[in-house]
Amino acid sequence: MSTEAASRRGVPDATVARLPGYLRALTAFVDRGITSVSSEELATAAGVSPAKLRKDLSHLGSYGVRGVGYDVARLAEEITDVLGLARDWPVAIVGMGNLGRALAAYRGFATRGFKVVAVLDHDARLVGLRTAGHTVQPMSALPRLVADEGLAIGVIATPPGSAQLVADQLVAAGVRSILNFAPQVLSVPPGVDVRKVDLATELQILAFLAQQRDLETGAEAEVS
Amino acid sequence: MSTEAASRRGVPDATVARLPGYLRALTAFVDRGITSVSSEELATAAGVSPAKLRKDLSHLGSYGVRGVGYDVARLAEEITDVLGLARDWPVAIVGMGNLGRALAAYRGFATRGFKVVAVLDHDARLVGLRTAGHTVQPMSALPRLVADEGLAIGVIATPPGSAQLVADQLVAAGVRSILNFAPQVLSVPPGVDVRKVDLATELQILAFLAQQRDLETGAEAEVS
DNA sequence: GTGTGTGAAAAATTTCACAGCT
DNA sequence: AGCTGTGAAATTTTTCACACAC
Repeated sequence: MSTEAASRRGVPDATVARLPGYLRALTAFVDRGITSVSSEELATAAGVSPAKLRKDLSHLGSYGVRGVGYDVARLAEEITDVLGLARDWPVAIVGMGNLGRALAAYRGFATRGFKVVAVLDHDARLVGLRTAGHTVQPMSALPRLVADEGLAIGVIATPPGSAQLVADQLVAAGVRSILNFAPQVLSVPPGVDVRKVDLATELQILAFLAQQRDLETGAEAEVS
Repeated sequence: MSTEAASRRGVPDATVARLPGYLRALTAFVDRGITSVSSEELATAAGVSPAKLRKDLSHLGSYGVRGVGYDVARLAEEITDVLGLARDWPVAIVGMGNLGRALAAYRGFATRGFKVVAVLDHDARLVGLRTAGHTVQPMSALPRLVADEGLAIGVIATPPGSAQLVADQLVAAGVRSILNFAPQVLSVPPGVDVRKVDLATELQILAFLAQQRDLETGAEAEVS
């Protein structure tokens, strides 16, 4: 229980969203044998401004030393604590299409605080097959996974048409954190967190920015 | 050139980030044969508040009718225009690992304004293989793809160690929009847009929220 | 009557700039 | 002397509430 400041309410959402990036940068410093960094170095590595970094870290408490910088290992541990990554979170991936299989094979889970405890699919023809070290299980396995494995996070990698049903089944089984890769708005009861990853949305934002660049290049009537 | 208001500078970033969601919801309404929606209906379908939706749309101009609502087809067309999706954007996917192959096989591109014109890999042993209807090309093909196919957007699906090199090669070839799936901060010259999709970050944010829920449930000392 | 469009208020986030600790 | 931590200012985003067009 060394997390006094960390357990306080009131870390802004925008800050929380950046903490994983800081943690990744810190881990890279650890790997390179660097034990101390300034806010400027860490900010550069994480792709943010130094002022933003310092403000973000100030919400966790004071873990730097004025005139010196931050102890890499200590700050990494603190952020790990704040994010709740001191323990591993059991994850299940639902939907064994192309994306689901790619996610199941992804190596990055283990090193970052997550453990894939099961892969599932609604389609009976896929149940029993093996992918990336896992045997595909039916949706009916969910309650047992929650009870026995402590399953806490569900990843939805199904076609959009099945996403809501899968979300309902996850929630019914007791899962309260969902990462949704399907391009579909999910409705879930209060107390359940959903985050969305959407390829098409990101591409469309890039298209908007690209078009804006083109328009600006084409039209030279600007107030300096 | 019917986009007067649309071509104006000053659509807020937060609004741009939500436009793809509105477009998707509108497309779903079109498919269901619905020709008119209120801000409340559209907001619900897109997962935002009605006030936010109306404010967002007000930045594009007035495309609703007071007392009635929005013409689904007209609004969809307007957002399509604003986002620059009236034409197809040529996309290349770099990195034919699990994720790259899954992305190459993804059906959602075509229907949303994008066209995969090539898949590439740095590894000579993969070049020439066929995946999802494409022949894997070497990185040296980039300049020709930009010149001949109008390649505008690069998707990086490589391991983190190769991501910066790939980004450099994309930029050198003239690509100015990059979608990065590798957990690696990219440094690019001004005028190049990078957006990041990061599985681990999203999971870590979910972990934070889940832990916070657990802490709040455990500790009953609250000011109502 | 109904539901949009929008000023104004509120809230959240970012940036600034410097006091204060080492 | 150097770099963090932080109030205060600036900016962005969200929410409110109602005038106004149909």
